[in-house]
Amino acid sequence: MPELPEVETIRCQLARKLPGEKIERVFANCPSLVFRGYPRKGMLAEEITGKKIVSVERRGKYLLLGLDRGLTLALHLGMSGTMLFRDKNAPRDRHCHLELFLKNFKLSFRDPRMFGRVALFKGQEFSLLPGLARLGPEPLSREFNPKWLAAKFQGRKAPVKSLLMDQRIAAGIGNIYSDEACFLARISPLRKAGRLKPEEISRLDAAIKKVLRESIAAIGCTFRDYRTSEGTLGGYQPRVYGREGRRCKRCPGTVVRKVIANRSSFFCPKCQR
DNA sequence: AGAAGAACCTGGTAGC
DNA sequence: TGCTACCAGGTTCTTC
Repeated sequence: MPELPEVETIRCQLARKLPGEKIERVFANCPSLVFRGYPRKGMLAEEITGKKIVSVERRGKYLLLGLDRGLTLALHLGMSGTMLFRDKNAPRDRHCHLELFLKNFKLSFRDPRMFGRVALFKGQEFSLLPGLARLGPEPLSREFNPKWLAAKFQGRKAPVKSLLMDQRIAAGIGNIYSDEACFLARISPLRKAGRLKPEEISRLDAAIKKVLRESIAAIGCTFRDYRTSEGTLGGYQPRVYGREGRRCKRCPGTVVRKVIANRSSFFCPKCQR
């Protein structure tokens, strides 16, 4: 369940090592992970072999490896994906679907649950890919502010939590950080988004930015499958996520779990209104 | 158009 | 011990 802070952590680690590296050899297995039609013609492996990596960017939960000749290799880690630096001779297990062999090491994309995706684009083509194309603003950018949220929430009857997880509204927020942000803002994730007062929207905006910045500083949140590219764990400790039945960290209430938008959600009914 | 829910996938675990 | 059932969740698709 890598969300924005986890993907950003991985991006930073990749950005330190990859630019300038040439892809000497590629192992690619698992066509179901490749977005249909990308690459349009030919095989992923042959298209990227011999190319040089020039940049490592992130957009929402997508990693974008810029290659020479205007190619972009987009990677989505899904729920259980990891990008690991490994020794070139390290064995490959059955969950490893893509390996880029570089000069002195290899980069392994492992994804046991196969929710991850890989796609190769030329130029601005990636703006065609649904999901990537319709991503909303980065929550840590200026574009993302109370005014934007208010516009997106206006008239909407869906729970705040659903809209926070909508990638068209906030790129990169998932199940964990939507709960964390609601907790910090003292807003129930069940509230109809369109009913939030301006002051509450401002609180939510500030809370989103705060939890994301905190988690990035802590190199992400460790939950089950997540590992950084160096193989280490994240240090972000959730305030409310996963704490069902335990004492609220802010008041005498007890954290409850409730399914919202088909996802486990955690909140304190006493101090989140 | 918006809201709700299912499907995709497999490792881990609870329960028997 | 070994089996079954279920859960986790990001995205896309379907239904209402």
